[in-house]
Amino acid sequence: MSNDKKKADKRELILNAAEALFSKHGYDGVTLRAIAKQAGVDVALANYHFGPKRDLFDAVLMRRAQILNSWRLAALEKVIADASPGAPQVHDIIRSYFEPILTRPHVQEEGWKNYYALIAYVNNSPEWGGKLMTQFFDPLIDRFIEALKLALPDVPDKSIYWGYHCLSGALTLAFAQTGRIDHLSKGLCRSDDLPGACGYIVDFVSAGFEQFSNTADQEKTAAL
Amino acid sequence: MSNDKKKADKRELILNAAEALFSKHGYDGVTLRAIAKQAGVDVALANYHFGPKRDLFDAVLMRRAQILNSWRLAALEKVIADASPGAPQVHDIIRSYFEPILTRPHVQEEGWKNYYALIAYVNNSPEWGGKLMTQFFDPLIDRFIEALKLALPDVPDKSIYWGYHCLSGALTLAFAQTGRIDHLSKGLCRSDDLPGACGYIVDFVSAGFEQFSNTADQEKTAAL
DNA sequence: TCAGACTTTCAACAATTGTTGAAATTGTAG
DNA sequence: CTACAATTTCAACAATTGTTGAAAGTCTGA
Repeated sequence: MSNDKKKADKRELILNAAEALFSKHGYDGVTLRAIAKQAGVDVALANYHFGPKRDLFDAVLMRRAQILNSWRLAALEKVIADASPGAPQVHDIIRSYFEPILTRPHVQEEGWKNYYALIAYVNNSPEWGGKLMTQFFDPLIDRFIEALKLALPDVPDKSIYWGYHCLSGALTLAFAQTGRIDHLSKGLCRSDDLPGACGYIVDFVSAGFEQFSNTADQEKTAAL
Repeated sequence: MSNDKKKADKRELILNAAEALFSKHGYDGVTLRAIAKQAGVDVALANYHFGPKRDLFDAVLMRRAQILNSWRLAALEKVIADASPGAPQVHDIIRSYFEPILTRPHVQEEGWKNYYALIAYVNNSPEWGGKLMTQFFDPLIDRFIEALKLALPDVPDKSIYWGYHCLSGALTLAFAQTGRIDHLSKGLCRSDDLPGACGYIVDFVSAGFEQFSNTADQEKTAAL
């Protein structure tokens, strides 16, 4: 085995352990010793590879952000291209937002589940939410909202943005997989069944956006 | 000043400080010394009044849960009673869910804002989300979902529960007030303007639920 | 094989953590 | 005023925190 390969292995062991623990207990709820123990390496090794604790946290976040964005961007661009030169359908845009992250086979992997829960933690944290999410996902979101405006030309921007807020909240809570819906529904729904949830969320969110268009139409009609 | 009154004052100073800090940095991100410093009391006093750190956290959560639930339950029961013996409207049910917590004057108070952010933290945390939210809010939620089933008799339970999931996610993210929507919308929307957001969220969520009814109708029609 | 670079381990550090018991202070009832 | 109870302060505790420097080990290329 090459030296580079071994180094990469230890690095990934640490990243995986950190990902799993950070996602469950948050940044401050995890010690470097707990990460090292779960990874089966010495405490000092995490510092050697990643520097201070905060940099390790960022490294965990970074690792999967790129690939996640590329999947979603590809799906979105395809929807836009297929509809061109016309405007894309709201339902298709929403599907392109959720399906690449909720229905692909990778969501069954423990690593990705942990990563999603970590995203939920970051997105809802006042401390990190504003800055970190912006850093990782803004370019994609901007493009996505642009497409929505194209599909809903009569809807005011403010409605679009609050609609996105609702969408983002629904996705974030799905990412968290807290098991709460399992309890509320008495086992009928399972919060770790992301592929099963996807259809419901897509339909719900699509209708939420399209409703803004009805409201805008009514205001227009009333003004005549 | 009576002894009881003074004791209550110190207790509330500690609770307020703990609420503010827990909501911003999470449970593990806050030290008892930080809380004591912000409250202007000695470190040992928190332990004297509330016992171990975890009990102080619970006390913070408890303090406003009762009053919050009473507001929401009253609004919901009024909607149900007004519609009786018929079924209540979806839009009215959703309004009764959001308006008591988003449009009352109390949302401008710093204390309530912090409490809401704390709820967001708890609801999205895999560690606390399942158990604590259940403990505090389940009776209300069950009654609320019951009303929704009444208003949407043709919609399968599974759809109702995933719809509630979307609703809860939207509310949770609004509670978090991370400032992210401010940035995305370039200042058009402000995440701390809960009263302003309420109408958009209510319309969005109501349409999301009613759409399930359309789907159910279509399936029924197709089956004829 | 051997020098040199990279990786990993070990032991220890200063600082900080939640918690506690005793002392000091304050408030209250007789 | 006095005795007693509740509150608050002070100092200290054992345990744990992130981080570091030196030593030991491992691998690579000549």
